[in-house]
Amino acid sequence: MKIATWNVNSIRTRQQIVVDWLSQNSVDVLCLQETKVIDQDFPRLAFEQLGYHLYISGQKAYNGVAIFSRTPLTEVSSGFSPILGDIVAEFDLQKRVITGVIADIRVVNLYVPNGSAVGSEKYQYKLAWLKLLGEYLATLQDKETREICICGDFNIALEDRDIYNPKGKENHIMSSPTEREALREVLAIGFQDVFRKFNSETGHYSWWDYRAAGFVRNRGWRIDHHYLTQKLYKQAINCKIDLEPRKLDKPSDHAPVILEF
Amino acid sequence: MKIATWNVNSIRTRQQIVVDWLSQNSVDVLCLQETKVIDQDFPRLAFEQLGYHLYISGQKAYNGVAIFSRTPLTEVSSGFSPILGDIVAEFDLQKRVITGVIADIRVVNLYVPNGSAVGSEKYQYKLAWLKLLGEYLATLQDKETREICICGDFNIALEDRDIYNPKGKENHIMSSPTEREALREVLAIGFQDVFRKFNSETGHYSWWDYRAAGFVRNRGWRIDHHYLTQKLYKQAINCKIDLEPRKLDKPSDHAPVILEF
DNA sequence: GCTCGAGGCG
DNA sequence: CGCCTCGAGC
Repeated sequence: MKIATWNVNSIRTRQQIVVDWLSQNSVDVLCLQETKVIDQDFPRLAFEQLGYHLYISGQKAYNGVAIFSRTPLTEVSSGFSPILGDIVAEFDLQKRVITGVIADIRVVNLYVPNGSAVGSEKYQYKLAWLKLLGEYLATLQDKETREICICGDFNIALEDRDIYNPKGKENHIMSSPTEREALREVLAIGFQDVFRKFNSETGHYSWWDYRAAGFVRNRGWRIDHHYLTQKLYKQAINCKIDLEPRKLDKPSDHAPVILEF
Repeated sequence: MKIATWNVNSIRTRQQIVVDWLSQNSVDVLCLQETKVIDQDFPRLAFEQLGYHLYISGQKAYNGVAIFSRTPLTEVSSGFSPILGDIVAEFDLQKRVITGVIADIRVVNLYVPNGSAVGSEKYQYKLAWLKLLGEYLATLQDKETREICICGDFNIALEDRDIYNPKGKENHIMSSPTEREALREVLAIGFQDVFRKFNSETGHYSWWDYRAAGFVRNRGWRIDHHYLTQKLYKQAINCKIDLEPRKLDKPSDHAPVILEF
């Protein structure tokens, strides 16, 4: 089974690139972030014709997540409130969470807030959102005994080896100590970074800024992850970043990451 | 000799379409309208590599005219004021006129104001502009004895046979009596519509609205013209509208019109 | 419908 | 640098 995650930075703009990629990469599940489209305008047809079932949660202009699956998912929900209750409904105005069950594995697809700049209001929102994510995952673990795969764009590089040039990035968004610690706390309830099961080197990234020729100079960040519960982590046989679609004309700024188990 | 006119609705967006068309249609002169780009950003290289000399007069976002010529032009100028003097400089803020001489023929490339709606302020501007055009051409005829080819997007269908469904269009922009009369007055000083030398039928158009599937239903307007002085008119051997580029993906809303003499 | 800014976002 | 929205222009 292959589960991929890919921030596509607009599914309408990237439709052909994603169709072509799916045609050549037979993943069972594809988790998308930054679809940037309301549900009624999502370009479903091309993906359904490839044999995928689509589960989408979008909004206008920003954010938006989707799961494509070769077999139907069960127990699909989007946002925090189906799990945590209506008290957190405010956090669901931004479409950043969608989940479903396949082969008795719960897949949680996330688009973590970027946070803009350390100390900003958006940064505070990111930290609050991560705290809620922790409660969301803990609640899921209480409710269900299934293995869980959380994946998506975390907008956090947990370790210095996940950044092209970590020196002086202590106060940089996506690598500041406070947000790293906030994510570590989430993961501490039982999730492991499966990419690092197979690869401990630096120089492997999943996002490169469009500006300043980030990609050709490999000035990237590894911010797109799969975190797995213990049994699933043990079953994993591969996790790799596919650089090819990032080389195309008009690419997303992110590359897809593929987990295999 | 072939002289073509084409409103491209952004030369940057249409660059490849125009390059491909020029590669397959060996015109000597191509007059472009609505280039929509300042001179320093005009994509010169691709056209120069095809062997053309470029003469351009553009502005940001709107209007803009250009002449491409296989042999260098002489006596090139843009706007009304080089001919009519600085009193009319205000009318040259919009880049709608460029002219040059090839083979002892003066080619005048025009982008006549659209006029928006009959009676509007923009309609008054269109009428004032046409009056000035008449003075401009009369002055040219006084100064020079050359034959003249004026061509471009006139934003006027002079006769009912130039419109797909003329009934009820008496108060429509591009076919109202007042603007038609204004253009007739300009032409009365000695210009003839060369397309009508070869074709007197209706159903031949050069512009179709992007909306409401105008092209596939052939709901068009013939608003792109070549008007010639007498000797040149007699020498003309063909004038035709090339529908092919309008059929392509992401086309201009106008088709090119090719005069041969 | 399809262009072009301008301004927000990252 | 490349998304998005929005309004204007045609």
